[in-house]
Formats: sequence, C-alpha cells, structure tokens
Amino acid sequence: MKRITIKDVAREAGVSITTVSHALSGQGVMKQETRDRVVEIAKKMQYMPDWNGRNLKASETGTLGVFTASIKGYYGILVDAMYEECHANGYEMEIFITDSGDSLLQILLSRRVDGAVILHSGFQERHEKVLQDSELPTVFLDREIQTKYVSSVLFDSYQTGRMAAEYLFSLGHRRLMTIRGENTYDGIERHRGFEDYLKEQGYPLEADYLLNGYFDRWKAYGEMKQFLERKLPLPDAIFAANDDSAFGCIKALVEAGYNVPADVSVLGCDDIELSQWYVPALTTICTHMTDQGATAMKELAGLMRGNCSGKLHMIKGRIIERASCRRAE
Amino acid sequence: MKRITIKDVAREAGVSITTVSHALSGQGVMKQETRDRVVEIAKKMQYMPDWNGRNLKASETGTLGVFTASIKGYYGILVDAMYEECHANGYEMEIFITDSGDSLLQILLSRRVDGAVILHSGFQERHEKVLQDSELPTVFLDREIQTKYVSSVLFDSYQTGRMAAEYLFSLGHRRLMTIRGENTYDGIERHRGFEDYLKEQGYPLEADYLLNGYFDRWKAYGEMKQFLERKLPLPDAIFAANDDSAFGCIKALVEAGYNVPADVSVLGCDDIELSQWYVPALTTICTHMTDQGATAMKELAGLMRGNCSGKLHMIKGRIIERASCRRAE
DNA sequence: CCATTATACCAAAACGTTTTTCTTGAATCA
DNA sequence: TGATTCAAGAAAAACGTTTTGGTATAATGG
Repeated sequence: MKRITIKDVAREAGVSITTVSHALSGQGVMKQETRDRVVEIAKKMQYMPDWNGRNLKASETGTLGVFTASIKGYYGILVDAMYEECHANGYEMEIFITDSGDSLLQILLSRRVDGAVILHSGFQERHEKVLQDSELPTVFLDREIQTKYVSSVLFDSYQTGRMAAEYLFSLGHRRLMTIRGENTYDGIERHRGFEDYLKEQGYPLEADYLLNGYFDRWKAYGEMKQFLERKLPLPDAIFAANDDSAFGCIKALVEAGYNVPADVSVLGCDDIELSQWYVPALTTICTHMTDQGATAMKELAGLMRGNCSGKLHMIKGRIIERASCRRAE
Repeated sequence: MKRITIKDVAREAGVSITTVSHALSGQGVMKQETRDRVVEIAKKMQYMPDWNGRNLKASETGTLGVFTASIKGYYGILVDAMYEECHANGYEMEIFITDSGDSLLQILLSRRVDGAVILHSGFQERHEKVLQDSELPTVFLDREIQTKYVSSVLFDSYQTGRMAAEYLFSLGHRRLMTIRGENTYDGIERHRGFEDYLKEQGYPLEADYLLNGYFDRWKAYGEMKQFLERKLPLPDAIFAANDDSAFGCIKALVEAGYNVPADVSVLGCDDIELSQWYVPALTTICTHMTDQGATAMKELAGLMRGNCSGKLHMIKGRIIERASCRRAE
C-alpha cells in the first residue's frame, strides 16, 4: 500500500515539512501565496495526515472508545444511541469488540482514546484496578463503579422485577409464572425483585412455575412447550425476563391452542421495536435502551469537559400497556 | 491520563529500551535471566506497547476496517457477521461509522488498516479513484467495482424483484401491488426487476398500485392506509421491498379489517429474524444478510493472503414460504 | 550606518515504538 | 600472542507528524 506523507507534499511544493504542516493547520506565519499553493498541492496529491504520526505527538485524539463484547441486538441499540450522542458532542467514536476483559484492557491502554464507555461482562475487579491507575475517564454501563474518573449508568433491574410482579398483581393475577434470564447480572436482579415481591405478598413462586429462558426466544419457546406438556394448571400470568423470551413463550402457547391474553397474560421486558408490532402487541416494561446508551455517552462527554465524576445514573423501567395482559375477572 | 512507556520499564529494569523491546517480543539474544526479569517488571507495571508508536513503524497492523454509515438493524447484522469471519481469520476488526464519503476516505487513508470493507452509499466515483491509487485491498458490499485490489459482494436485487413477481404469478395472482424502497440502489433494482417481469407477462403495474415505502415500517403503514382509504379494488398480492415495509403494510390491512393472506397475499424481502415470528409468519425472500457480511470479510481475508482480486460474488435471493401468501382460487 | 523588528521560512526535537547497527568484554583459535 | 568469534546489550535510525526554536533577509528607527 502506498502512503502519501507530508514529506512527499513538501518535496512537491519545494518547501519544508514545517511549512506544509503550518499551511494545512492554519498555524504560523507565511505568505498567503505560499499557503495557498501548499494547500492546493496537498489537496491535489490527496494527502491525509497519518493518524498514528499525528496522535503520537498529540495528547488528545478527539476520540472516545466504546468497548463491548458484541454489537448484536440489544447491544447494537445501545451502541447506536451512543454514536449519536458522541457525535453531538463533537467526538469521534471508535467501537472495539473484544472477547475478554484482558484484551479489552490491552486495547484500552494501548489505543489513544480520550475516554471510554465499557459494556462488557468480562471486565473484572483486577481490571478495574489497572483502569483506575490509568486515570482514563470512563463510564460503565452494566455495573456500579464510582471512583475518581469513573461514573456509571445502571438500569434498575431489581426494581423492574418488583414492578412486574406488582403490575400483574394489580391486574388480579395470583398464580404467576416467570421465564427468567439467569445468565446475566441483569436477569438475576430482575428475577430477584420479582420473587421478593411475590414472597412479600404471600404468594411465593412455585418451583414448577420458574422456567429458564436465557433471554432467548427459542430457549423460552422450548421451555414453555415442555411445561405445557406436563398438563399442570396454566398460570394466570407470565413475566418473561425480556421481550424475546415473551415471544417464544407466546408462540408455544398459541401453538398449543391457547389465547394470549384471554387464557393467560404475558408481560415482557425491554420494549424492543418488535413488541409493538407483534400480535398480540406486547405489554412490556420499557428499559429505555436508547436512553441508557445516550446517558452513558453524555456522562462521558461531561467527564471530558471536567465534570465531576463518580456519578451514578439509575434508569428506571416503565410499564407499557398493550394487548398481551388483561385484568382477571 | 498517565501512560506507561517502554522507557519507564527500561529505567525500572536498569536496561536499555532495546532490551525491553527484545525481551517482550522474544527477539534478540540475551541472558534468559535478564529476559525473565524484564518481562516480570513489564507485567508488574502493566506496560502495554502503545499502538501508535508501534504501528508507525510497522507496515502491517493486523487490523481490517469496516466502513459504514450506520450499525442499525440491517447494517448491524452485516457488520456482526463480518466480525465473526474477521476474527476467524486472525485479524482485528475496526468499525468506522461516518456520515460522508469524504470523511470515510479521510479515515481510510489516515488510519492504518490493512484492508477495508466498504458499505456506504456516500462513497462516490471521485472517491473510488483515490482509493484505487492507495492500493488498499478493499471489498465493496453494495456496488460493483472490480479493479486491482478491489472485489465486490453483491446481492442480486434485480433478479430478486423478478423472482418476487414470478412467485406471486405462480400462485395465480395477477393484480399485483408493490411497496418499493426507492431510496437505495438496492431498492431501485428490486423494483426494476419486479416491473420488468410484470411487463413481460402482459400485466404491467398500474400507477395506483405503486406505493413508496422507503424501506420503513411506518412509511409503508401510512402509504397503505392512505391507499385503503381510496377504496380502490384490493390487489391480489403485494410485494413489499423489505420485511419492514411488509409489516407496516400488513398492520394497515389488519386494522382495516382485512385478513392476510385470505384477502390479500403479502410477500416480503430480507427474511429478518422477526419474519418467522410475526403473525402471520411472513413469506419472504431471504437475502442471506449474514452470508453477505461473511462473504465480504472472507473475500477480504483472501485478498490479504494475496488471492487475486477483481472478483464479484453475486448472492441470490431465495423464497421462504410461510403463511402470508396463498394460492389464488 | 548600526541596531532593532518583522517576515518568511527551515532545522531539529519530540512522541513511543521496532529494527538495524555498533560496542564491549570475554572466549576461542591458530 | 594476536586475530577471530561470540555473547549481551546499548546506541541510533526510522516511522509521520507537530512544535519549538532558530536563521536568514528585508524593512524600520534613530
């Protein structure tokens, strides 16, 4: 690959590289004519300053890094929201997809980003320590860390679980089922809140009515199908840990000849775009994913401007009533 | 932000920076004891070689760049597929989201990527010329460019449009409607194929039966609703330029009291994940999006290994029969 | 006419690496 | 013993920039 450097431009223009640099950046003093000529030549030669060379010298790169394990589905929405906010604040955004916390840290320390948003379950305590030492402004999106240079944005999963139970209770349902997502911190918290509320109300969750959906449509579909084959009494209502498992669950119910919500109410969680398009339109708890991503990036941009760190933004769920839940007679 | 450099390690270990570099990379000759000690110290200090410094020297960075205007929806799926393939080939992947072809080019030339996949409608002819000069191995995912260093992966949109018409014809439908996506090259081609086939069969598309959906659910929904208010005869079948507009279209039909497919068949295009979950399950043309992304990255990886360039991978659509289309009596 | 100032430009240092070349002292060989 | 090789490591150059600190030449002031 050929690379056109500042030297090439300097040679072509018959000036020093200093002059080229100054001409292009608008710095220094020189004849307007020289400046124009150099700019013209640089343009004609399609010269673009090398990012490595430039930023080796510079202390700031104008770039914020986003570190995640995936940009699929849920993560894609978060990252996309960050992008908008990042640009709105005049920063470039770089996305780094990494498998492990180790590689994350390596990239974090070796690449020149001015700040970072981290959304990675592989990031562990030992990594936190190193991050702390690096003094890089950082926002975490999936855990609570508040130190110097570090803020976090958190979704209140426990409260959401409680909210789900409370809502279904308020509709008059008492025999509840849940399809939990047990593979993430988020899922565990949602479930804990749900179960706590039921226990407090004196209707603790029965073992047969706890299904494992792993936040996955097909897993939830399979679990539900299996449950239906056991011919146990149908629950009044089901809380699915996310919209995806709600869809899987509804599919199994519909295929077995049941009607949602006439025979059983189903409550989802997330409010992904599909939910309003589904038939029946899904009643769900909005987790404000776009808001989560935007808030994280906004907080980071604030940190960059010197705002005080150590903040915690707690984002709360909100019930979106549609057609998949109904009041018990 | 504090940065630990090779100098810091050298000072701490009481050796030269050369020795540190050699010790860490396993190069050069030195006492095993020295090597071990330096490695140990570097680890303890959490030293990570700076990417800028390193790659300023190196000719290859082991990184492939993906250039796109968005990672939302459709694009997210493509990019995600690329990521898998990229890592499988031992490369790191960097995603650059840019607004314009100009900024794309700027990043392309200034960042050190070994190769690039471009999926950006803002990339224009004048940019192609510059790219050509740079000799960077590149794969385009949305247009046909085949030159030295450049290959392309294309979805056969024209053929897909024909296929759609042919399929609906084969079901016995004659009065066809289409909701086209006129804002992209892809959409224009799909539509052209669709209309050509109808013309050839002697049933040219009537003007009232051509709706503009811009590949968008809500736009399609609005257009369809507006059409229904005009009380023109319902078409036998509708070809929506993508699944999203199919959903919008079906929603409008259902709200107006019609049944899909009993009253009208609807054929989508893309086969996004939701399609099989929708009610009715959407009959659609699979565009193999994951395959498109993976193929592009695989081709790029091949280019990197010196495979000959200038290839064109044409990906064909395939009808997925589900529940939204039925045979005419 | 000498000292000062302004103009227009350039040389060199610095950024953090890797790599090539060089130095030093010890060991081996003839 | 003097020449040669080897080991272990260091100095220096290179990568492409920006920035700091010059250096000529011309213009100005007294």
